[in-house]
Amino acid sequence: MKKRVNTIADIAVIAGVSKSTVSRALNNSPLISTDTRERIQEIADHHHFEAHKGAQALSLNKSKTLALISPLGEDDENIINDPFLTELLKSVIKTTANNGYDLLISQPKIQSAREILRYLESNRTDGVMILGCGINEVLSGVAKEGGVITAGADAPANLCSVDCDNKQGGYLATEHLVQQGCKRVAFLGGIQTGGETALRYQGYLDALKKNGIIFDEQLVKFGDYTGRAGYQRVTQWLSEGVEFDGLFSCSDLMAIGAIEALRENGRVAGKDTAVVGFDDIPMAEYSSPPLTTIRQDIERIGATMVNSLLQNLQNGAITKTILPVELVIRKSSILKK
Amino acid sequence: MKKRVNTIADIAVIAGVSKSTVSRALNNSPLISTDTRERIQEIADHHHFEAHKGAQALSLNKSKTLALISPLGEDDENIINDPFLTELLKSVIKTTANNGYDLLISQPKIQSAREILRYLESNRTDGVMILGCGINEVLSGVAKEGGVITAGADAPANLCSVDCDNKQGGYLATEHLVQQGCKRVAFLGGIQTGGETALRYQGYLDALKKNGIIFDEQLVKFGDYTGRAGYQRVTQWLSEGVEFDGLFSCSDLMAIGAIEALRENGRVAGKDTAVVGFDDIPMAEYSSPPLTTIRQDIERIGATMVNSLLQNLQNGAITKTILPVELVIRKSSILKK
DNA sequence: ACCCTGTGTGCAACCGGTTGCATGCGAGGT
DNA sequence: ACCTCGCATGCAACCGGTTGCACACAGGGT
Repeated sequence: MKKRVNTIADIAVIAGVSKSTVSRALNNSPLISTDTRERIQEIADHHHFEAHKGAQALSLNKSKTLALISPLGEDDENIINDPFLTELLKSVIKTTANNGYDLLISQPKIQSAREILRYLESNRTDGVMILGCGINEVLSGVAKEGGVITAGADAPANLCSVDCDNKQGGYLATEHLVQQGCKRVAFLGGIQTGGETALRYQGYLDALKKNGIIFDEQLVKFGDYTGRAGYQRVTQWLSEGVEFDGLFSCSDLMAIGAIEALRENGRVAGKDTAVVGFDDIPMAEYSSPPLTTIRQDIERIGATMVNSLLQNLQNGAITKTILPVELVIRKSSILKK
Repeated sequence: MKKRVNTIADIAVIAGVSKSTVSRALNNSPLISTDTRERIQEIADHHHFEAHKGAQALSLNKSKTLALISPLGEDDENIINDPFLTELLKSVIKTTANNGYDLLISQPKIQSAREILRYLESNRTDGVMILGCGINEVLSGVAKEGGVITAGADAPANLCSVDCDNKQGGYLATEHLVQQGCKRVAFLGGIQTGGETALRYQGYLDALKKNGIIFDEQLVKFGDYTGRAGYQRVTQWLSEGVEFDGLFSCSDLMAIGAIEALRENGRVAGKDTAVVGFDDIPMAEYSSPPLTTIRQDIERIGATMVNSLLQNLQNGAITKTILPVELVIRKSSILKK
């Protein structure tokens, strides 16, 4: 009914002022008198006026949009495991919106520098957040030019980055298992090339060493963070006849899959085998048995990503954040003799 | 190093032609001779040229972007349960990208018509996809003006919509439980006001009736699709002394939480209590015990949403799609006498 | 030689905002 | 009465694409 009012020019006519005045009024410029400003804002409001974002982007050379890129692995599987991704996304969306930005999301098959640059060079987005592992030299080159990229794991020096303390997580999990009385602790990693897994593995090794437990490479396998992978790897171990009484899994999802595999082979997590996961996804508390895990503060990771990126856009600051992790003990890691 | 080439005007100079020619060449206009076109494309490619999206949006009055809106409930909880959301997202992202569109995502606290219109009226996006329940008369008004909105559940007549066959799902799940020998089948719904839950409940009632089982309203509770909700509701039932030997849960996550609650009370799903979930999230197969569930083809739902919306943008067509569901039988729903 | 047609390119306006600079106007100082 | 200054507003250029229309030029038909 009031389709007529689409541009600031329309409002200018109604208010009997010029385009510039309307523009300034809507942007709360102090140049405009309070009277005029309020009158114009009221008119705009009344007509449900919304500024054309494309025009603004063109004029300001800013899109007020950030992109989140989370690559897909083999089989179109999420490399970042599902519930972790939703939690993170929730927090990223919220923080982004609170800062007046929109969020674009993309899941390229492989993340190439080109893919990422496209968003920036087309002024499609002001900044890009990259999740997951695929960060390589190409990307570090990218960052040098744009200076506007944030990453998740093992980032090149010239990129902002946020991550939890993976090494400490691996250490805490493993030490806890040893303290429960485990003599042979298996390590189930995520994507082998990923930085997180490498760090957690390091923590695992440290804890073994410190507690005088000898390392056995038979006890190390890698998956892709999914429940299926956990199930399959444990099934393999069991069919190979590999002995273990403790398991540290690099994701809760894999841990849950692992527990099911144990069960099918007549073993019980939280009784004859102690299991610790990683992430503390919401379901960890309600799985059977409730899962001991390393908690990451996912919300804080998301918020920090956005904030660091916005800072970087403002002043070029490069921030590297490592957030603490916490061991959450539930029933899955108990050994009953 | 080659920051010089940012606009089509720059390319025009290099190629010794006019802006218009460059624009047409890059858009594969047949007006341009093959020679010129290829030469220009090569130059653009070589300089990593990317067109300014804001300028294009302004000029074409099209943003080539779709928005996905998934509201948050109480406690900032995802109303659509986590793994379901990631699966859907994956498919939506993919289909959107395949059609040359970008995807914007947003999680408003409550979805109001205003919130949604903002995206459209600012030309921020060409279309909006709405997930979840909050679709009311306001939105149907919205659609009348814009004609560009797709929804998930109980949509007004003037909106495109996609959903699985919820009623049939409820029916299949309940009938299966009855066939397993259950005499008292509990119903654990999702958000009570949501259309999906109402339909699944209808299917539940139909199946009871058809099989001559009397309905007991004590056996009906509602949650918010999360594992926590499943756990709490079942704990309530048990502490209230309500008897049941079968449970149909409107999400897999709630089912998993429910199973854990049973276990803590000395009962075993897949033995003394039969449990059926809904969704068939990836983890259903690897939980303990593996979960019998109603499978939705999530990927297809996502793809259909995008395609219907794009159709609608092209020709205003209003499509209503209901996709089939399938009962997937695993161990959780077996009753051993 | 003349016109006609079609092909390939350029000109300039336009999309809807933002902003540097100019201008008009009233109040205050001498 | 005149000059100055500052506040509120308008003018017009600009951001970087797209596109209707005009035009130049070559080749073919009479």
